[in-house]
Amino acid sequence: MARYTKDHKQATRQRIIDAAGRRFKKDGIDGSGISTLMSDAGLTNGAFYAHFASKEDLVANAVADQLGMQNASLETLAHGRAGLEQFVRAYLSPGHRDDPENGCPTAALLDEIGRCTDATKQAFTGGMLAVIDDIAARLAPDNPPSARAQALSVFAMMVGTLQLSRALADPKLADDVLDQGVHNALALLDASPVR
Amino acid sequence: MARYTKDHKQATRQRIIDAAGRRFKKDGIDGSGISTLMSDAGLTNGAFYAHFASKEDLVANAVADQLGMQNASLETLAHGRAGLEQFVRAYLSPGHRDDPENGCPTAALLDEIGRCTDATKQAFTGGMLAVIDDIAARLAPDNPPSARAQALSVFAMMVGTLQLSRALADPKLADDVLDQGVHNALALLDASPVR
DNA sequence: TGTACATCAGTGAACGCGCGTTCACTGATGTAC
DNA sequence: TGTACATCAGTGAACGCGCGTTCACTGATGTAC
Repeated sequence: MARYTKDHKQATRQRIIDAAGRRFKKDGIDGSGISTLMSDAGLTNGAFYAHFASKEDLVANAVADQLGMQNASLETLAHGRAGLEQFVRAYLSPGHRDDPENGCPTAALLDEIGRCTDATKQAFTGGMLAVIDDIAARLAPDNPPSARAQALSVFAMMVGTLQLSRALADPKLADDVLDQGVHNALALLDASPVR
Repeated sequence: MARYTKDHKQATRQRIIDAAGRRFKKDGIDGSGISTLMSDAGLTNGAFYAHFASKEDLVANAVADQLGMQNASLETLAHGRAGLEQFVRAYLSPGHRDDPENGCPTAALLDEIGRCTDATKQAFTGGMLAVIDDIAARLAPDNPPSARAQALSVFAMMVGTLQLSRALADPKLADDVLDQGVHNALALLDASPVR
């Protein structure tokens, strides 16, 4: 019999994963140390290895968790294309650009994920496919797989646009990039699927 | 009178900047230490601060240099739209995806640049505008500024697509993303400019 | 032409610090009787 | 009901290491005479 409530430890683990997801998006993966991550979760560094085998283990879990949450929030949008337009406009907004900590994990971490271990890339791939499938189902309700490649490409464009807007030092230019991104993303959504 | 040839030190500085650009693209900015960077350039760590005020100073210079080289290579392509299509196909190729060290600095470093100092963001902005202006001039030779926002958005899509392809653990899916990216990038180039 | 000198790019050891990771210990908890 | 005990999530100090940065020094160079 456990001395603590059955899911006490699991709840703590989830708290670490959530805090880490936010911290990674804010400071990058390489830029976030274990002590900081644990302190964010209200714990001390020593407890870390009772929950995870290594930092990379946490990274893979945090990436999967972040994408899972993004997917869950996608499902709360309006059905069909109206929901997609909502998504595009919120994604390519100054508010999202200026708050990476609470934003899309892909936009915040994509090039770092490309340099991570295969376990992390697999976590990313699985979560990404769920997001893409949601978009594809809205694009082609009768045959979602036919729209998967199109959905992936539109999402890639949104990610690149948000990152670009974050990296530009000229605020007007950064805003223009978002506006043009909304326009072109919506145009791509309306284009007929190919191949 | 200088004891060494007039531009000896400047040549060494350039060698460090070039080596750093490649190393950053391979291992990330946070993932590359001064000792490694100097060793790449055939020097020892101590010489670093005779050339740069800080690591961030080098980062800003390396980012500017990388974008300058990318811009120079853009200018070697065929004139007009034919050159653009060459660019898109080479950019969204498995060869480019699998060799970030020699590839596009934006795709390799964009989310990290978004977390850098303003000096680095300014270096990035300047270099990026030159690349965008080249693309815009090919899109609308009579009035390049009218195509600037469109060029920026197409480029953002290419960047996001390449990063995504690098982060996916499924090779077939990663290749599909590139193919779809080529298709959609070319379609966006042919769309008429907006706004 | 040959030797002594001034220059300065580059060396390599060292600084304090934070990294990822380990571990002996603490102390709050629920159990046993 | 009250006390002794076993459990184990979490603590916090320590490990070796590499980080960004500093600095006293070296030694190859071109200059001066």
